Amino acid sequence: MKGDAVRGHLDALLLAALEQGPLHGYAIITAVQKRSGGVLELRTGTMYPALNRLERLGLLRSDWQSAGERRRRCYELTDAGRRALGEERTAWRELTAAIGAVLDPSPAPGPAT
Amino acid sequence: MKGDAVRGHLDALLLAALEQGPLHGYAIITAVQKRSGGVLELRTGTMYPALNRLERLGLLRSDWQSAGERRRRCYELTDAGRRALGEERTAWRELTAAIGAVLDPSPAPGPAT
DNA sequence: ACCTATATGTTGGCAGCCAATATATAGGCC
DNA sequence: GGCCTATATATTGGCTGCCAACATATAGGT
Repeated sequence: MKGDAVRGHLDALLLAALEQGPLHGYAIITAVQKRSGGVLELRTGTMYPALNRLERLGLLRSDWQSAGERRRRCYELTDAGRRALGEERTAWRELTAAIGAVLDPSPAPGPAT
Repeated sequence: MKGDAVRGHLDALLLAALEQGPLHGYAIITAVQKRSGGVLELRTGTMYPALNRLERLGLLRSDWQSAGERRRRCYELTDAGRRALGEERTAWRELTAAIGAVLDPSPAPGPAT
């Protein structure tokens, strides 16, 4: 997969990864990788700042889990995050429909043919 | 549609627009706009340099039509351009499948259930 | 002692798109 | 004649958002 593949859809991927329940950053990377069949690999330099940004926007909340184990920052969706995910899904469907229609145009139905 | 919507897929759109036959730049803009249901609007500052680049890469060839009419630069696909379009289509399907799988994960089928 | 996996982050760079601007012809309208 | 819009092509400068590289730390295997 060429670079910049997820450009413009990173937020959607992160929000979707957290939909089924809280995860920490490293687990998000592996979850996205697994769900995409190994195609999508989030970079730490891309993801961590993005998670921070989404938290500042109120779409995620995080808490540190340091007990016994290694320290982990666990993220979960807020209500606003769930709404944002819905909007991201809609935008994604619109975009794929639009680009798909250009890439594979359905033959224009002629009048009475 | 938010900005940068076509990011990373501009070449695919241009090649696809030229698949059914030669067009000049302005006609490509209107064709893409129409095919996408008005969603995608190519900017001149984006498209013309891209067309130039694709021609330098040997994926398009162009000729000026200045007879009588306004001058127009008409582009058409080369054989390499047709092959590139096929590759762009494949890449697009892979990308949409991968992102789609993350956005709308199908429930993992348990063994023998 | 060393490597790998786990885990989180920062910094600098740059590709690729956009807005704004420039130019030119043709046709309609007042 | 003067103005606006559509047609038609092109360049410039700027910014967004991702990436590679680096930095740090613990735990477990060999």
